[in-house]
Amino acid sequence: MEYLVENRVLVATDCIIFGFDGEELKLLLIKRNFEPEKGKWSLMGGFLRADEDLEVGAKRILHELTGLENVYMEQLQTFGEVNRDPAERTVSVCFFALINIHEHDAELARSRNGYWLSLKERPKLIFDHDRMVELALQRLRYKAALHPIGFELLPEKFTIPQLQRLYEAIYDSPFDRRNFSRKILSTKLLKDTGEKNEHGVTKKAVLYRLDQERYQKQFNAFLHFMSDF
Amino acid sequence: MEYLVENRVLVATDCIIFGFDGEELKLLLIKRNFEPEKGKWSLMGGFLRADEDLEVGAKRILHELTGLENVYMEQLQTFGEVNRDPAERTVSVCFFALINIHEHDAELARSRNGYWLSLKERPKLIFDHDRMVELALQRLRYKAALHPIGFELLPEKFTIPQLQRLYEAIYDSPFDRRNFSRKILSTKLLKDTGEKNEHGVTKKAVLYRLDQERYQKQFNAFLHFMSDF
DNA sequence: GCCCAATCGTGTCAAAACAACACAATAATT
DNA sequence: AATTATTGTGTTGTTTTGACACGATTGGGC
Repeated sequence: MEYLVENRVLVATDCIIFGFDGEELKLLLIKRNFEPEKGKWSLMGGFLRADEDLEVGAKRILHELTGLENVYMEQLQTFGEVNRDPAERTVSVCFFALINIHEHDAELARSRNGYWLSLKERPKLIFDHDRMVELALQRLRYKAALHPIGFELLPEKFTIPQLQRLYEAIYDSPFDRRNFSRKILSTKLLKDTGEKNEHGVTKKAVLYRLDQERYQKQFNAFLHFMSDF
Repeated sequence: MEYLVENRVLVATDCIIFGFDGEELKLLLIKRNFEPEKGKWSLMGGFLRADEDLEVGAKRILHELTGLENVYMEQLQTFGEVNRDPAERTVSVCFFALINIHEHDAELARSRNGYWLSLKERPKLIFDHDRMVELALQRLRYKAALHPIGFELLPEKFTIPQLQRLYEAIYDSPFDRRNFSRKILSTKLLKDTGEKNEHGVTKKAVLYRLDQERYQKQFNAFLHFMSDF
């Protein structure tokens, strides 16, 4: 059987790719050297193929720009206003990704005209991509407050002060160093590697790594946040 | 200009419609008297029209079954596995809605073969609709813990014990009556109507209504939940 | 070699939030 | 009038939070 509907539309995927350079949040954006909107900035995107699951398509598109696989990626929302793309009606399913900025294939990204730009000082993007970024940031803030998601943006070994700088970048507000440390350590998600950060210019901070076992277990344990309502 | 892609697909919308009868959570489901999967149970759905924004389409589909407008509705997620619909590739953008079960047009729903079924004891649904419901429940639990969203499922005037029964249904676990009441009242979101619930068979509970002004203000104030991370 | 400045790690303490629990008030039923 | 089910409010000890202080470590300048 077949549906008797002629309203088929293009389905695209756009990726909001977050990175952290130790100082601020960054976005991997495209300086378009192709139409439409050539010369302007946009998110990395592409069309869904006929034989491709949605998530597979999104991962393909991320891989085409970064060379990465096994990245933290989450569906954000679908944007489907009639005129969001002036060329032709296109429904865009957005994903956001958190990557370790030092692990991606920088040459590949550059060959696709990808650049890491500051989230706070990013240029205006095409179509409704600004709204997508806004929503992704909101979701990141939401999620990072309840789930141990921030680690995806850091290298394998990291210090608590580094983690704090990341959270301060995410929420754009300062935290008390002592309370932050206490709260993080109380989750028992970190394992002391015994090493210290050799890049430190003063007292060297202890390097931790994620306790993968606890991480997997606790990730969806958010319901503990509300025994009574 | 036009895109040179021939991979256009059908875009559908499916609605997960929650209701609360005072005892348990209900879903408004369709007993299909049309193909495909005639005779089986499914969510309410439909195809997106060419001239229709995504949200507009979802609201139209909800309206076709319930007669309601201005309903609490939120985009859930988009499902796009290649073979999720055996008839033809269809990408489904899911929405979930919270409605006051006593306000919808019951005759209209019945004429479309819509029935309110217990969430916990619902039948198996077609395609990937079970996964959609699972995800919607998870999202509802998530959201209701942080935002004052439960009121959407109750009548305009309601008692605190009613509200508690709702939350117990959502989280499928009992709460302490005294702590619950204290916590709800501390939000200052409820206004005492001065009336009492005349249906009570013993001591009659006080009827409250939402303080709309505070409700609008506080709805997105969740960031207060984490001054320090 | 010693002091200085910057950063890191841990500790204290009062206030607020939470969880467990007790008791009195109300209304229909007997 | 006693009984039973339910509602409203209060108490108390424990845990968590937020604000803040101090000592330890490291590299660089003198």
